[in-house]
Amino acid sequence: MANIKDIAKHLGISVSTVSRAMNDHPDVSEETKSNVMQAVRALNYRPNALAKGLIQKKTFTIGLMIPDIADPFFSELGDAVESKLFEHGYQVIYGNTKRNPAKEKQFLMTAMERQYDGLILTPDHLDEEFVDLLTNLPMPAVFLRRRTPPGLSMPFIDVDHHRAALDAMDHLIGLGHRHIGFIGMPDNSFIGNERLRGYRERMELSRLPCDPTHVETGGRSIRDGREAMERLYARHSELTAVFAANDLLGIGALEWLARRQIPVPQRVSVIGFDNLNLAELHWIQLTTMEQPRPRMGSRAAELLLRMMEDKALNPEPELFDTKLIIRGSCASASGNA
Amino acid sequence: MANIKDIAKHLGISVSTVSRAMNDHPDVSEETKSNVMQAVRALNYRPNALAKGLIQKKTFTIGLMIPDIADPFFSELGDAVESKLFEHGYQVIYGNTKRNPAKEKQFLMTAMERQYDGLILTPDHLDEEFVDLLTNLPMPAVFLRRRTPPGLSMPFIDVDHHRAALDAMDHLIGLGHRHIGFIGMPDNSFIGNERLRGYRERMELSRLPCDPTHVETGGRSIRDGREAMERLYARHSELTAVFAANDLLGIGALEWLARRQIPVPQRVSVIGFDNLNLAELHWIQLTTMEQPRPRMGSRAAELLLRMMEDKALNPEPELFDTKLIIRGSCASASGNA
DNA sequence: CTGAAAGCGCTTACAG
DNA sequence: CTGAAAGCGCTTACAG
Repeated sequence: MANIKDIAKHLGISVSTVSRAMNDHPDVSEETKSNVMQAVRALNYRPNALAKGLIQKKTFTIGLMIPDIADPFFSELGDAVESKLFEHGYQVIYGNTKRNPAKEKQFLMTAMERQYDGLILTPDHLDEEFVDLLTNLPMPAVFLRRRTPPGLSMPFIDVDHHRAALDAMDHLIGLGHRHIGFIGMPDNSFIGNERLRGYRERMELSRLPCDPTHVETGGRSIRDGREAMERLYARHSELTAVFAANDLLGIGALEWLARRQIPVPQRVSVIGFDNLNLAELHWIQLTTMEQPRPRMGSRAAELLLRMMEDKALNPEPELFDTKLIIRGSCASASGNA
Repeated sequence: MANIKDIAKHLGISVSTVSRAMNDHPDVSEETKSNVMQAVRALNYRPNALAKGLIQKKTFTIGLMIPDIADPFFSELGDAVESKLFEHGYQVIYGNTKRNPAKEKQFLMTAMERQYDGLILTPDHLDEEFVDLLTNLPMPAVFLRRRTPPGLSMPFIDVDHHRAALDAMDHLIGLGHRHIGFIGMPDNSFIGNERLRGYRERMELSRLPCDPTHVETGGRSIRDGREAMERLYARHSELTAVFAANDLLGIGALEWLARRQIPVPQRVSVIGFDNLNLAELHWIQLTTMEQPRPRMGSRAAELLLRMMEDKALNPEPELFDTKLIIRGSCASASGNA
């Protein structure tokens, strides 16, 4: 491809002038500028971003580490991040980690080597090595839908999962349910544990049974939800409600109940968490706790933008409110056994 | 961050030696290598990929242009591309175009400026300007789930949409259906039109009615499918089957039918296209034409890998076979009016 | 086995 | 308004 020298030679001027014209520098004559533009078209010239980045120490690139790009929750969050950043001229590089610790670390290394200007992180494995890498991070970063690990100081954007779980449980208990099961995420998930903590607290407060046999954890997918529901029901057929720690698990629970012809919500109510688009499908109509994904993604991008502008800045973490979305999957427990 | 000079100074050796040690060059002593490794750890040194790329003319970066990262069809395709390329040391940069013509072009410009080593493309707008950009592309490219526009010579990976539509129609007609509607994509979609062409050909071959009132096009989403089904049914309540050009449209059709309590498949059969994971949900059980996404994505990556190795290579396009997946949404038309 | 030097393609003070 | 020169952080012949 043509380079800046070719343009300079073509026009018989210096590369400095070409460079200034390309960047629309104020003190280069209009005539020169238009000559340069013409030559650029003629020679199909595109400035080399590597050279530019090397010297300017700015790549207009930000890394977005995401557990799973195919998970609708994260692809929507990513969309929000990307469109905000795009407005400001940044390109976002998705790091689709698949929740693989090695990939998470590798993404960080790559980000450093490729001189990204900033990072938005949703890691799943905050082990020592990972935190170590973060300690020496040369660019600003913000955690999204995750909390900042102890010892680090970057801001985070999240919802209060515990508070939201309390709200979900209040809804169920307010409906008169006494026998409530919990379907949760893997035990190492902070988020899953916060939601579980909310479940336990409310159950205990109301002196309702919530021993470990009422809890099934370990998954995130529809299939996991199906299997968890099956096990839960085998142990406790007296259950009239289930709190699923995310919508996918909730949908799986609904699926198992439907297969078994156990009527929802008449016999069993199900509440989810996330408010995926899927949750409003006609057959699903899942009552759930909505997390404001667009606002969260866009806010994380804003914080990062500010931090890149002023490296000394260290914004406060922010917790967003969740919202109960009532659909058809929960009903009053009164009609039940 | 520390650079190569810092390491050299720290050890009292030259940058050339450091460079060679970093790249595990055969003729540098083991002792020097281990010294360098130590210094690298001590100073937290990471080589600058911009400088490296600038000089080596290789960035180990490939661009993947995708219409919508949140569309499960494409996120799975992307996964396959990414994991194949990752094995070979490449990072993939997602270009989430949202089917926006400006974004598609911009992604191409970015790819050129940032010196990507190759491109995998799923564009939606093949206008003149776009084709022009492609003509002067300095790196190899392959089209995925798209055909190469006339005048260009890069290979493509796709399925034979027309052939697959024929197969889908054969299934419906074989089941005894005579009144079949079509729910399709926007009129400018090549893929949508190929599928529509298959529908028409088979209908005409069997002398079945397929005038424009039997066809509703213009969308891709569940919601579009719902609305199309409504319009189709309003005009032709005698329909006993519908061919939806993708699963999302098919699911929308199913949703509308369910809301109206029109039994599927007893009263109306629905066939889709894609075989999304969603299609096997208990309530949906959509019969559909499967496209082998993992194989297609991985094959596109393979072709690109080869083309990057040997720039003179120009592999042949490849068409993959689709497969009919029979679930519960289609039944024999015999019981119908 | 190691080092000095040139160069990748840009930008940016500095001088005029 | 324009140009010559230095430099960003690397790699790679070339010479020893």
